[in-house]
Amino acid sequence: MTTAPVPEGARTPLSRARILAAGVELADAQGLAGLSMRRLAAHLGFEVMSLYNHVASKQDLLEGMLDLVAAEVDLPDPGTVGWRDATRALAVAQHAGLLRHRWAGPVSTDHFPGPNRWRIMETTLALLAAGGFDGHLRDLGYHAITLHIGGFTAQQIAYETDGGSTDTMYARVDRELDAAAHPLMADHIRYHRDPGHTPGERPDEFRFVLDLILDGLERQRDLVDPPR
Amino acid sequence: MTTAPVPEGARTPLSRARILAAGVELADAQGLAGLSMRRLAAHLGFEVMSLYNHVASKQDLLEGMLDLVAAEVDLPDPGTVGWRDATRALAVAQHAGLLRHRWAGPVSTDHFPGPNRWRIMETTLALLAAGGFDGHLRDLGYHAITLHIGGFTAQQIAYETDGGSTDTMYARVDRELDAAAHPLMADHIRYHRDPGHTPGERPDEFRFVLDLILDGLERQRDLVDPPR
DNA sequence: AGGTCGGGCGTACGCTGTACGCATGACGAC
DNA sequence: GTCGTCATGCGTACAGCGTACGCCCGACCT
Repeated sequence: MTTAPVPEGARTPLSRARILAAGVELADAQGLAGLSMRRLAAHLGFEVMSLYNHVASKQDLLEGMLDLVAAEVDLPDPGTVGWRDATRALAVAQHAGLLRHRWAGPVSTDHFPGPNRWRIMETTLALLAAGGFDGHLRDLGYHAITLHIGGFTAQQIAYETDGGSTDTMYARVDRELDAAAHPLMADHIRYHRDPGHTPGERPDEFRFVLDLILDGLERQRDLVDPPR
Repeated sequence: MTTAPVPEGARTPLSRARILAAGVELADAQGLAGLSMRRLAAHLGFEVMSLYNHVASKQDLLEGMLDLVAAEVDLPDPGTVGWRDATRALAVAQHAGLLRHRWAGPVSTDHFPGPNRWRIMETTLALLAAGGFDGHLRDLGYHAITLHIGGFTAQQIAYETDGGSTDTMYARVDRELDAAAHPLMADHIRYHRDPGHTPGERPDEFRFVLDLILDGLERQRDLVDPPR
């Protein structure tokens, strides 16, 4: 068993896992725009091209990072709770993950899923199946739910950051939105500004719309296939 | 009235409007990645830096393009139809616009709205108000509807193009998705592949989920404020 | 005729992703 | 031991990006 003679300034060697983790860390901290291959390499204490021994391309890097994030999402124990509670829990877990890693939403829409994401999708469908949803309605329900998760979170994040800080976003609203011509919109934005609804602290609203969707789906299901 | 002596190879002069229109055209044809300031300038027969006399930055360009797209959306005549039909029509018009200009969805989530987009938002809220939605529920309904429009369309587009063509997307699914471990997902994708549901040709599905949302909202409204 | 101004453009800078090829060191075969 | 193989780290280089800066020229006003 020959151990490598560690040179001074020893660095733990590169590996795909280490690179992906560092990528997530960097993107969390600096945003997606702050994640360049060079910066990532520097962050790890290596040179750019060394990364390419473990990662095929930046696209590959992002896909890997995305699946790492997907791995953080707890899957509900099947059977211990009803399909509705389980679906809600899974949705809330994904919502939280997207808020923890704000870059993930936009990236996920145009990158291919990895194993962990497939697993989440399959679980969502399985829960719907357990809830008695079949065929077309299951497909529709799947879309409605996943769209709500991704879309709600995206909107929530968009309201907070306009490429800059919250301040610049609201400052622009004050400057540019003609409140006289758009009274309802001005009011709606007031609702967003309300400290009682500061960003990230309204799982209630996320859940409210989710329940709205689940209610609608159940009603459709019972319409096609009346209970009892 | 001195008319400019037109030199040979006369070009119609640059203007913000012309640049924005060309930008939309180029992005429609080549995708967002194909739209660079250099390419846009070349497309117009000018040099890059000339664009900056009419456009402050690429961000400004994109915001302008976005509002041009928003201007294409027909606003419903208030009062001629009920709030529900009007809301549905407005949503469908936006959906169509996002499909016509596939780059617009992603861009709109992180660029500031211009006048035409404000107008659409205000109209949406006004329709909800006409439908008897107030306060919190109006805010929630607004989100549910706009999220459906943006999210549904984004998902629809994502299924069609994975940075490449539809073929490569489905080819990767065939290669990478473990159909045995994920039977429901494989089935769901079969549903997407079904020629009866080829992309862009299922306003039905879009409308179905939209109605699901509108139903849910009306029910909530009547719960708070029973009719008659 | 002179002054001012705005649009077009040439150059240049710092940044990006990544192709290519070289250097080094670990390891198995002989 | 010594050699061949192979993986990993890295230096250089290239094409492309957004855009700051400053020059030039023609149109217009006085």
